[in-house]
Amino acid sequence: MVTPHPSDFAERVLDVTERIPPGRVMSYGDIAEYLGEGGPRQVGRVMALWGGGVAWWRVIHNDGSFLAGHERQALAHYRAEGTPLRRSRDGAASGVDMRRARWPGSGG
DNA sequence: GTGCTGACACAGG
DNA sequence: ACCTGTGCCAGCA
Repeated sequence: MVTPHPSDFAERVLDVTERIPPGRVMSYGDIAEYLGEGGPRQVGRVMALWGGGVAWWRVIHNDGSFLAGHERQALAHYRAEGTPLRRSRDGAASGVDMRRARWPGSGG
């Protein structure tokens, strides 16, 4: 257990992260905006602390780039969930296709 | 209260 | 596509 106990804000962030359906993703800023509290940095902080207990790969940069240091793991999940990826000319996955993979949050 | 840091976002080169 | 500078909010010493 790396966690004493998540704050209320942290619980909301983790809750939203768990609600993101497979094949979809949300950016840090999106989650903050969706919750209407904190900011991308705060969401990032929560993920850094307790993201290990949720689908952390579904939370990425607004640009769609992977989480540094976990590109390989994230990629494995994306391919398993069928997340729309955007590839470079080399054929290597450079990130997620935010245009199709972004999850508006149950409705949008 | 002040200063530094961080799983970010945006604009410019 | 990559690096730099600035803005933002919260946590810690």
